[in-house]
Amino acid sequence: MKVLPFKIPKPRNEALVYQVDREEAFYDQLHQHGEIQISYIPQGEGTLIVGDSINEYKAHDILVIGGFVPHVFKSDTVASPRSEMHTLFFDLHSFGKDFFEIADLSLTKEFFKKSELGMRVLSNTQQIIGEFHKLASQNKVEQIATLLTIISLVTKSKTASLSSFVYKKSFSDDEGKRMNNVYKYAMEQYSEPISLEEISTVANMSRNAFCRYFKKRTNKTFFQFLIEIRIENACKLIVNKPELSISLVSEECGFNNIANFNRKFKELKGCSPTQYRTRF
DNA sequence: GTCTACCCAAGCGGACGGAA
DNA sequence: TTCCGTCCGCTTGGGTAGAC
Repeated sequence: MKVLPFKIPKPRNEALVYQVDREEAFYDQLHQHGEIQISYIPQGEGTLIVGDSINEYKAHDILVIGGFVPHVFKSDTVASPRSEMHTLFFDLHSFGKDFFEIADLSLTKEFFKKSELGMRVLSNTQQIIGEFHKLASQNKVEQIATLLTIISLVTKSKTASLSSFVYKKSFSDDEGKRMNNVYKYAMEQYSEPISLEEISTVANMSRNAFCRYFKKRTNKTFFQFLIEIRIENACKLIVNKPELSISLVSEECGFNNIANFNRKFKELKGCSPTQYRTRF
């Protein structure tokens, strides 16, 4: 399993890896690996970046992240002091080159197609969670059978994409580190003004080279990305802290100007911040 | 306190060239 | 061939003013 910018050792003779992570926070570096990841999160919440998109994750989510899709979990340790994730890692060729090509498994094509952008499972979640609970006490053969059951359930479930664009080319080590630095800086400093000069210095590039570099890998400009992070955090504050006025929320999320906040909020969420608060 | 319209500076991206 | 720097014109983000 090659993961950037770090590597997780995986025994070469294991086709399927079942892993349980119990930490204060999930690993918070941007990374990608060849294996498809199906994860169940019993505990924890925070922000998940997959490809070009910023998503929220919370306890009881079931997420599928395709092979080589860059992603990073940013745990909210205030909202949830403990994080736990149960994950199955495997790839298309784990059980032989043509295993998923046989006619009896044709239904799984849809699963692999959707996994390319990542997905959140919206229905049949209790059944899938039930299958995850069996994994810990199972041997390898039983775990492979459970994996097929989970894939079948996910295929029949309603799902929502976690991203709209994924950079098809695998990141090199240097690219992984550079993009990780940029993502990390944006996630940590979103509440402060960030200039192009500043972020291009983080990426160790000129301003224009950075613009091109970022757009090519995420299909959006750095400032579109930054605004999405700010608006996602604003949504959390609007819902979780009703005592904060909209103008304070905009300040907390890095908008110096409420006019601009309102405009960007409406563009991304389809309603004004006040309407959003009323709705939720 | 919230939202919209307008305007200007900052940001973006195409074209081109140099380096590896 | 790919990546990155520079130039330059167009686009967009963010600030101000004002209405509700």
